[in-house]
Amino acid sequence: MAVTMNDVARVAGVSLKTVSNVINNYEFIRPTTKQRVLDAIDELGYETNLTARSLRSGKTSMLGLVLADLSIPYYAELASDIMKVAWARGYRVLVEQSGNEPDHEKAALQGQFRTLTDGLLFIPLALDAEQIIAAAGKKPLVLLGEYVQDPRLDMVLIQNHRAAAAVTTHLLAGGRRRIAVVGAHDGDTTGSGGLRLEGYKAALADAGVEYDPALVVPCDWRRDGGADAIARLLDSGVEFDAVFGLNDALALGALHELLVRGKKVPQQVAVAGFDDIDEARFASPSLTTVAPGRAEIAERAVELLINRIESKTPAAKVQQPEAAFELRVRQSAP
Amino acid sequence: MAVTMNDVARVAGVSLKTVSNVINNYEFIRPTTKQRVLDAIDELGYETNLTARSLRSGKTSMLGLVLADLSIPYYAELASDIMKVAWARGYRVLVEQSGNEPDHEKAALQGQFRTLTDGLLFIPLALDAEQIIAAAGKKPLVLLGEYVQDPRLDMVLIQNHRAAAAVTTHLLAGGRRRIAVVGAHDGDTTGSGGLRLEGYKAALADAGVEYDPALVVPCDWRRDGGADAIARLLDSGVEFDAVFGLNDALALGALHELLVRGKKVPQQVAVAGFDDIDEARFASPSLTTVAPGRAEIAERAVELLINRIESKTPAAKVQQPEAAFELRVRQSAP
DNA sequence: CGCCCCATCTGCAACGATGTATGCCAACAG
DNA sequence: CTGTTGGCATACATCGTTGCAGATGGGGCG
Repeated sequence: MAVTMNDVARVAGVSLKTVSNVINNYEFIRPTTKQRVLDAIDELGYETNLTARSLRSGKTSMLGLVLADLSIPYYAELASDIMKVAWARGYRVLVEQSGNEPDHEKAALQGQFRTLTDGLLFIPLALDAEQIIAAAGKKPLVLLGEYVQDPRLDMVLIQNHRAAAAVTTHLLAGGRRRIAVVGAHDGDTTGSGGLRLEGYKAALADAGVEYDPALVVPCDWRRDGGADAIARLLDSGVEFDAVFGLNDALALGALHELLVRGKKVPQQVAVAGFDDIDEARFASPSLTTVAPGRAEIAERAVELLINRIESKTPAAKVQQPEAAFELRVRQSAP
Repeated sequence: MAVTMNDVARVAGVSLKTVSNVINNYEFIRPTTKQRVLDAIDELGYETNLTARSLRSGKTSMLGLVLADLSIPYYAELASDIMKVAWARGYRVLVEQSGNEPDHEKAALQGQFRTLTDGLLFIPLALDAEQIIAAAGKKPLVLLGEYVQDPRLDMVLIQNHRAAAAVTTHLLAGGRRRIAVVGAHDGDTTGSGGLRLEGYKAALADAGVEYDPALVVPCDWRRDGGADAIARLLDSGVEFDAVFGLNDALALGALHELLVRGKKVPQQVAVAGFDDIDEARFASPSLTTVAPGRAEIAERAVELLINRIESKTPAAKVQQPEAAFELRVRQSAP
């Protein structure tokens, strides 16, 4: 049987409520009384029952975080940052893996899961804005990334368009003219893939280079997806002198496949990615990529969510802060 | 205000307890009554309050998972697996990052955090068995890995010794005789590092190759640690024709540094790691390593913990299942 | 000297669910 | 016609905590 406030109260010779007051740092307690209570707590090894506290107070001090899968480095690193920021603000994080499936995402938005958290950080991949709004309950919700964009939802934005343009411009500056894009469908304009593709196109246009749909190869945003895509591209005979992987994982998969096929990187083909995961720095050759401001995203998202949770007037205007990005030039595309 | 069972009961025209019975699939309920309740639930959008349920039932259906940091791929991948297994068994996972600090680890073992979980999965890095036993409360606890070994504690074992020996034997079979070990101190015999080092020594002895302490380089178990270590080793002038990184991250860091320094891998120096993280397969050259049976570890650990939690007689004998390992030969050490 | 104030402490009710004990009624046996 | 059985539903107490509304009692002030 666990030790309760009642036990502490009995040992300290005060009322249960006084114990509660000590624990919650109520102002008007005689120092001697306070000490007696603290001693009793120590003696009995009392631990506040957070479940009971939550029930009574209506707050769980937990944030939900829904993402596709922790085995994907970008999400893992982001989750790590988010947990640290949340921890510093007195919140824990309950992670839910959606596996990129609409049903899971919907379940995470609605389900009982929500009753365990005060608010939700959500990286949507499968649902669109309408579905999210329809499924979301009344608790605070902050979206991450830019897969979904909608003026009605709080979210932290990544500068997909501008950052992708910056990468492309860098590749063009290196003299590349046939830049393959791996990870999008020709014609995509929404979602992270579409927005990054648009940035790529804009940079090409700026430089007066013609856009060739044959250079756009769709694939899963994973290492093996990138490898497959490059294999297909090479087999198809389309010429290219650079690869822009729409995230680092697939850029690294592409890089791997290029090397396997005997291409020299960056001499014959330059490679660039997006995300700046830790691994990018240690790839061989190291990967040129763009850092979307992960730490800042984590910081802003948690802060925004906690402000919503703790605000007395949650009806404030929708907020959509934007994280700063930074190009990281490395060996794969100097 | 949230919808409660009371509201549902009022709308359905039954007692609160009947609603509870419907939700918990109590056997003897007239189908018509049940339907009325379910309709009311639907109409009101009722969600069971898990906090209240936990308080009353004393179970939270959450498992704690304490690890160093999610940004380390091995932990992230393991966490992902654990969450999937736990989810399938009806449990959620609350992750806590210890940052490899003793105080954090201790706090995670004791703190209020424990009141939120039914049991704990713990990957100890900083605490030893005594400290763990002293700090652990009464709730079920299962350790992962082999940093700590003790007959009094439930844990899932990794075959550090045998797996490390297998890697070493493989390198020896490839004709290497000067195999540097990165990530341990000469003389370590405990913890993952020590056990793997012992396996390395045993394999050398089996092959009749002399052990040279100068080849053992300590470093942090991260990419940059491995890179630093190799830099130091090269600068020191010690000759070596292979590197055994005691985990993949540092093996990849080492690989990176070798390539930067112009060494040909595997022609001049072979490289092998330990963990088989996803990244190993896509490194260039791809990394030879040993898979410690991550999926099996996750499976066994969760199962063991849940059995302890749900068992009526938790005093059963200490269990220490061992996961099977597998050597994965790739380009870096063919 | 009496009254009010305020620091300090207390008791009760409630958060939303579940376990236990029990009530009620129909059907059936004796 | 009474007693028993068993399906079905209910009331009440309870989990451990916090919010609210007092209760207490010593000191300052008129």
